[in-house]
Amino acid sequence: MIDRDMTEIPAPASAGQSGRKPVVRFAPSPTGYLHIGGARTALFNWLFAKHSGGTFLLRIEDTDRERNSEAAVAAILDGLKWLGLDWDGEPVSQYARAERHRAVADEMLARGRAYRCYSPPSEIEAAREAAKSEGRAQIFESPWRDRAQGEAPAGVKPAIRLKSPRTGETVVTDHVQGTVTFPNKDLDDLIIVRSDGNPTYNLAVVVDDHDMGVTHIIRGVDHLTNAARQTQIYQAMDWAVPEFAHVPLIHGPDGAKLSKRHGALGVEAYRAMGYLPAALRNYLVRLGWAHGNDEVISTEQLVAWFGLDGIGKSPSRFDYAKLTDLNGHYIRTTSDTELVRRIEDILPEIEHGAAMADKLAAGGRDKLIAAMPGLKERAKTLLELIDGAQYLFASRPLQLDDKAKALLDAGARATIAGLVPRLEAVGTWTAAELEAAVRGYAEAGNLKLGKVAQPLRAALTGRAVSPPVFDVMADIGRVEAMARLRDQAA
RNA sequence: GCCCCGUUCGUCUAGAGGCCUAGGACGCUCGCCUCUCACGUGAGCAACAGGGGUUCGAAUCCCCUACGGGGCGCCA
Repeated sequence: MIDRDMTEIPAPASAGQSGRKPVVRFAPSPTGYLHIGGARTALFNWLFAKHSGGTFLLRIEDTDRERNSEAAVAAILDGLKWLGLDWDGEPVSQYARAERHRAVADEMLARGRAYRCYSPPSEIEAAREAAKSEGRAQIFESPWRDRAQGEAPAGVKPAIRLKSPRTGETVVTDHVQGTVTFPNKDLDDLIIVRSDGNPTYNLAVVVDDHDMGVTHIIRGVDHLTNAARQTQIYQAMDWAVPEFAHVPLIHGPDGAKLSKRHGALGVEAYRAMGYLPAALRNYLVRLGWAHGNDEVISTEQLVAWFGLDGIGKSPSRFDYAKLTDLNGHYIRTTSDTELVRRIEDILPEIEHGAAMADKLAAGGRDKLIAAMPGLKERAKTLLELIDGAQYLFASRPLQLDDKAKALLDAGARATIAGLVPRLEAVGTWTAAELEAAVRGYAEAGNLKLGKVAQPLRAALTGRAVSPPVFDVMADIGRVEAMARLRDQAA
């Protein structure tokens, strides 16, 4: 009878509707790095908070002591910082609040909304197996639910279970999933405190979210069923149920679930691949959220536009091609000095980064900045940017790649040889003067500009692709340019 | 097995009964621009999972099927 009534009591006025500023949180478990799905969840929470002038809190779900590591926590915080998702206050350790969680469990016991269960795990396992083989729902019905505590066997440490309603239904009103109804008969009495006295996840989450004043819970759909169980805990404590938004998951490129060995890289991996945080933010938010046909959306615009109603219900796949395209856009629109800073930031974590760092420190930094306008136009990642800049720092004699070698045949070398005197005669070593000189040479020899420019490019950069050759010459300077040309002349 | 959720171009999506001969973006193909590549730009290929309803009218509402995903822990 009590159970029935409980389901009919309208949910307490939702905290999110009380007019207070929203409070959201991102609550990762420290089992590894900040993976891409978690990053998007954090992004959604952050955007929601920024949009509404609310608060974005961080809580580390470290109640499982066997799966906890300080390194993992550090990696997650690092990832969030790099992504630009700043949180309010200090991160909360869930484990540190275990006393409070136990106190709440005790109160539920006192209220008759929880009970001690003495069934050993083996018994529970057997019951589940039986249910499975008989094709029934695998829920465990503890014999201790209605048994007098006096019957407790001596020497057995009990777990504490929620006395959840047996009839009726639990309704989760979700901003993304809509109204989802769970028959209570399908939800068993979940354990809220383990027999060793440690609170379990579902209890801890509810207590913490309540104590932290969380008004909106935005997380992955894999928590949808938990939302129902957690709702029952809120109701057992007569606490206001927060608003929910369960966002669909991100799958790998092949549609399979994103797992750690299957594309679910930590955000630091994307950093090392040369992606910009702004680009990753833009890409990630579009995975599941849309604002009409807008694609390239600045973070400011995102904050202004973001809302839970823009989130779709179906899962999406991670697509590097689109991320990379977006990244190229952000690279082109980022300032030259900022790009050089970004490059310096990732040098320590990439191959040959140390050598590059030495070159930059030895005066190469200014050269890099000067060449950046031509470089960033043709790079989609910082790695490509670094690769494209190699001609600035290469030492003579230049290593020629295959295409450059093919370009520098006998005729081409003769062309360069013929050009050398003209270039020596150039007054001021600027791209404009150089272009005039080369064009004059081409016209005099009745050659198409490309016939001269390509050999030049090959001799100057060792490659068939580079920024405009005249800029290249200006970038590396008169002495170095002439030396490289003489190396390949005739 | 049981409970939930989903399904629009290859991918991300717009679309909330007529505005849809279904739009945008990435990718791809073919051009233009051009000293290369890239940028930019023009054109093209390409989708409402299938079947039943409801309605004057359905990508949009309902039902069934198929497929996909999530959950079913003294994990989080």
